[in-house]
Amino acid sequence: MCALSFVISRYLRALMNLDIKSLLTGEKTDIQLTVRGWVRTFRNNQFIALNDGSTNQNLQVVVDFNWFDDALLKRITTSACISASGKLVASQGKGQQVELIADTIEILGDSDAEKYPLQPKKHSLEFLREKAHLRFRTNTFGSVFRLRNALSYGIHKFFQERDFVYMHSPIVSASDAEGAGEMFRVTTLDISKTPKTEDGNVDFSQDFFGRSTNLTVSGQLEAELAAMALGKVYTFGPTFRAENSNTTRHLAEFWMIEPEVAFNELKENADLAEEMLKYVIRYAMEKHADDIDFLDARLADEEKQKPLQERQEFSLKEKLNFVLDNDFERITYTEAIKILLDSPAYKKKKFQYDVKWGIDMQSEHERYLVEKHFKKPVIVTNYPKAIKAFYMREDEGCEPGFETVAAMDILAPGIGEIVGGSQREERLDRLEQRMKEMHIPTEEMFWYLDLRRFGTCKHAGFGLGFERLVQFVTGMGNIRDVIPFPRTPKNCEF
RNA sequence: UCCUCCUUAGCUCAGUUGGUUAGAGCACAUGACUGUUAAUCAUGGGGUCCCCCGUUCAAGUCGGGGAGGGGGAGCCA
Repeated sequence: MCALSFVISRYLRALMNLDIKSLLTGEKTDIQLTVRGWVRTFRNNQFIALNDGSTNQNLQVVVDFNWFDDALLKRITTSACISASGKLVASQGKGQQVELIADTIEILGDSDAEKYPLQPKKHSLEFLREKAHLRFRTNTFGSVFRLRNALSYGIHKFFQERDFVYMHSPIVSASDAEGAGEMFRVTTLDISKTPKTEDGNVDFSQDFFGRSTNLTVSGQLEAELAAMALGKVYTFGPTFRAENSNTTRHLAEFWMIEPEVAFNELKENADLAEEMLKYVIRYAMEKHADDIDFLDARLADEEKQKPLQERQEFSLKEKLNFVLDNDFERITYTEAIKILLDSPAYKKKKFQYDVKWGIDMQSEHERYLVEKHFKKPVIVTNYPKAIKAFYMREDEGCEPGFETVAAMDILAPGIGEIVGGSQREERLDRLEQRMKEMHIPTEEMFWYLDLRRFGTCKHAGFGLGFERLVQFVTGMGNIRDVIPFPRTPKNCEF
């Protein structure tokens, strides 16, 4: 008897575990089952639009109000969590293939309709940002976060299929020499009365780690160490920058993917980045075609509100397909500058900032190259040495005054820099000299230099800003809308 | 950090040259209806007009300061 009930309960659970996405295919009908989810709307005292997060499509649960207690029906409010059991049948109505004729409904979690802040209508993204704990329950954020997940998995899948080793780089870092930006201090000292050294500075020898520590701004240097033994590695973890950046493209806490490959040179590095981007975009689009469709329509709707000249040339889907179907444009920095100097925009003095060889290109320049000139992702390589990081490999045979390094940035339409990478300087003497020039303490970085002392080799890698990738794929304009709980200057709610 | 715009009901927004009791749609409540698709119809409740100071007989409206938010720039991924 016990065994029988066990088998029955297993069978029932198998039925119960069907999510709404799979039920809506219409492959299974005339079966008895239970669904659980959150009420989106309750129309006509008769039709519940039930959502369980598996898709933006709702399952229509049909209620015969003559059979149910009025008190129960009153509790079926927007965002209430319910369990509904009944028979899944072909729908009599037009809007959906199947519907569930409810025998029993259980309220799992009430939702006071008067107090619940979200309505079955379009809300502004700004408003939802202030309700970040509830915005998962909207179609837009449902789609965004399912796609974020698919992109995340797609990245692991891409690297794992190519036998890369996933490496966890440290979150707490003692190095403040990475030069990637302002850092958040990590300390257990009582900040209201910090211990002081004789010369009046904070005595970090009494701190938890016995030295000054910060949150990581990059896992790259550590990834290089691993790549020099494991060959192909990647990191994928949180990254922290204490810059006072208030833009649609910056977060104080974000996730970054940093592959590092021994023996790779600049071109192979660019190949890897392009292949990876195409792979993960394709994966996410195939996995969640319906979410892409939803966001595509959403964006098209939003574009309609804008004046003609401000509208995007491509829809979201057109943009993504275009990226998949075409090679990224590859140009050197020197060529990019030449294009800018020859451009009508430059000749008509449309640029706010001047263009000449040696400048760090401004947003307006990058946008011109990507959005006006090439109209697709562009890989710009071989930047001037003077504007790039110390660890980038100096190019051979440069004209004096025009020294470049083996750097590469991938610029994406609408987002700007999505990938930044380089071939690393593997020659000890060159690296030491460069660090001295840039006042980077070589003693503290002994471990990084040791790599060049003991079996050095050419290697290359890049950093991909994960949220910028999610922005690109979802078409979301503000980076705060592609991470569940954004951390930005003056904002650490939730 | 700089430039710029915004802040009026739970949400989205209107509010004229400063003038009586600040409006609409949606949401919510009550009722009607019952195969709806953000259901519909009727009725109703709901306001620190972001805050402070000032000008004025009179401020949602004008001036100054502040706070919060959006967009752009810089820095970057």
